[in-house]
Amino acid sequence: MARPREFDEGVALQAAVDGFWSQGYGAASTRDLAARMGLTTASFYNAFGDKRGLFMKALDQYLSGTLSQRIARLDRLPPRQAVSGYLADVVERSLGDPQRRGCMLINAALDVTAQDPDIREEVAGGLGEIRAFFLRHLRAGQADGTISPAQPAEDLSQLFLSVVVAMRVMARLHADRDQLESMARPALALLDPCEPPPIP
Amino acid sequence: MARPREFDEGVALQAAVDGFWSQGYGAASTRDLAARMGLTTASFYNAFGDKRGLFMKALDQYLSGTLSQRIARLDRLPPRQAVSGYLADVVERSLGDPQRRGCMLINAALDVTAQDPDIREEVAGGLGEIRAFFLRHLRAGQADGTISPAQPAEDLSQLFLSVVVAMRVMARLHADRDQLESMARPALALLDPCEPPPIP
DNA sequence: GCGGTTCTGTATCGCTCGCTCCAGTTAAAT
DNA sequence: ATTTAACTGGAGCGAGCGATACAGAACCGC
Repeated sequence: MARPREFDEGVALQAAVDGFWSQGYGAASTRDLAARMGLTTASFYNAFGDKRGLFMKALDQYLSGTLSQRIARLDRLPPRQAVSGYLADVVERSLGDPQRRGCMLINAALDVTAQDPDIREEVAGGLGEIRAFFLRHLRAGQADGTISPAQPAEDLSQLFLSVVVAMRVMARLHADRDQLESMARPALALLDPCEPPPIP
Repeated sequence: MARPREFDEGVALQAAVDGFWSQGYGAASTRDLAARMGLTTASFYNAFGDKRGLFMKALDQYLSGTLSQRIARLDRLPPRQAVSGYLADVVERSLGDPQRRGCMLINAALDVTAQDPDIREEVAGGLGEIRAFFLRHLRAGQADGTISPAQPAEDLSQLFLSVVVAMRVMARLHADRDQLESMARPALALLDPCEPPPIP
């Protein structure tokens, strides 16, 4: 019916994700983003509406890509390994990124965008997925006896979400491996059936 | 020697803290800030140098004011109450702020300012103070037997810092009391000497 | 091949940004 | 009373912002 696009929307959107991820919403200018995406200003606005619309699509892409893939991969492990594997994954990804960009979702939570109700809901939904992942496996582990039932799974899932959030924040401040892992250790200790205090 | 200031630097600085706190570094314009502070542009730059300089002074003010006061107040409690009191305090402050601004220090950690090494160091230092508070009281509690020695105090202090950070992030997303408190519960459970699993 | 529709490229628009400049004012020091 | 240094008020700098306008190019259905 008309002239087709000369660019791949998915590829362009991933470039937008990278732009927002490393610079944040406010600091990423439309010119910068369009250049990263290989688009002219006209194509940029034609295809994605405006900056806010692009950000929401980029957030979608991040959630359905990076995040969902990680969850799907870990979902195939036994409950306990899934939980500890998620934390280990966050540590490795945090330390592996030389730019220390943290997590786009959590960066967005503290960005000015958080004052936008739609974006805030999407961010909260993304964090909800992470919590649901933990909750699912904590319940399964408590059911099959590999995880201590001393604490309610609901509370534990919130604690593990806390650790993930805090790891991502600390990662942006260039925390080292030891700092990140020492956050995870006591949380994981809660999964073990309790041991008697050590006898000297 | 010359004409004195017509404004109080401390009052103006506190207004700057409020401005940066609720809008973030990037979104707070110098015009906005100057207006909040009751200064003209000239006085603004005359007294505080530039925007970055003002932000660092505002961060200092926040650390030596809001944060240090809280720590000093809680330092006078017994170790265990100090630890749980800090968390309770964060919950109340988070829920009590209708704007849900979270914590200026932690907001700054994810702001673009985190790419500025000086600011990053100051933020990391502020979080270090929080961690040191927890570490101090956890050690004291383990020494006097009111806190379980099952986990190293270093690790526990990092976990409590995690909970604080995550609470502040979740607070910006309008989390409710139950969400915030369910983060704290399992962390506080780690302080108890372990109980045998419940017998049905 | 031709009409119709959507693309692309470029040149802006109006606005706000951080910051500077300077004439005019004020008050302590002499 | 005069000097002098710092402060005040406000106009305005260049740059960058998000977004738009419009001409021409490219492609599909006919």
